[in-house]
Amino acid sequence: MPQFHLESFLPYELAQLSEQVSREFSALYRERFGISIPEWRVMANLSQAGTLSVREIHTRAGMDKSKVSRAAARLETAGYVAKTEDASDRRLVALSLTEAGRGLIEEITPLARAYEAQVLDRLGAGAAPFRDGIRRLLDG
Amino acid sequence: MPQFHLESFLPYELAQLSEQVSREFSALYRERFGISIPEWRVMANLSQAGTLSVREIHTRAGMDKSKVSRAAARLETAGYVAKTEDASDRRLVALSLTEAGRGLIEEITPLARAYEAQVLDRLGAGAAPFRDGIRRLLDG
DNA sequence: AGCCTATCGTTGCACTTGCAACGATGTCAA
DNA sequence: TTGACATCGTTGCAAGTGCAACGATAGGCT
Repeated sequence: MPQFHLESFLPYELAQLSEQVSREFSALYRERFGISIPEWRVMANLSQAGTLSVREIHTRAGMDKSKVSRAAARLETAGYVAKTEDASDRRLVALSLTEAGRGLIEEITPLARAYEAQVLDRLGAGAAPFRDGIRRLLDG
Repeated sequence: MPQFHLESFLPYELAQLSEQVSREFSALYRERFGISIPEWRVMANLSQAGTLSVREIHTRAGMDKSKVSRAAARLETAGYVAKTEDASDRRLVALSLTEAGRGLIEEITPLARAYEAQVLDRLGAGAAPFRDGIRRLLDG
């Protein structure tokens, strides 16, 4: 019988953990605000940068550009994001948060911080080396 | 301007890392053997346990049971997995690897170990605490 | 035995996803 | 200026996904 110990296989563990954490966190805002994970990511990027094109979010966040485009379309319909034609390059769409969008970010931010703190608590003293490891792998 | 630092937000980092690692690893077998990530996971579980029902893989691997069912169907068509009716409980489908399936596992296993070693190398001395952190979070 | 409820695996459905192709716009050199 | 090529965001399409509902089977209670 060939054997492969999947549950101690790093890519598998990471996938399990990532899905668990994403699910737990998105549960905090999905039902309450009606936005999905890609939508939240677009908004969080905009909250940080002010104005971004679809392409910039695609690059920053590693999201497919069609994913960004559709998330932005839904967010525009929901009133959280404004889409403007870039004045100096009309191919670009300038995305930015509306007033409602900024309000939503302000509501979610404390939830996000609290959730993150709760996760880090579970790691105790291991939190620092854990985050260190993540960053080292993400850079490579 | 409300701000939220997404790139240092743990759920986001984990999602990025997990996707990167899954993508890198699946590239090693996807094209060569024509199997997807869910299919690989089903096979790896079977290689470990010998025979499992759809429900057991669903529980073990945290995969939706329809996902398991469809992966198993594709793997049966591909000749890697056999589906048998459980003798003592006819509701159950007994999944097991075929000879071809075992051969595939034997080909992928060294690739998996090599990839994992390469990732752990990037972590150096931080590898042990990193894995520790993953396991601690997965248990909770 | 007969019924009631639980559990199994599959399937229908609506939705999301990644990829490729498209029209629109920009850039640059002849 | 014109033409060739690059880049932007959107959309069509096929495939995958989670969820709920389904028929089939099992188990327990009377």
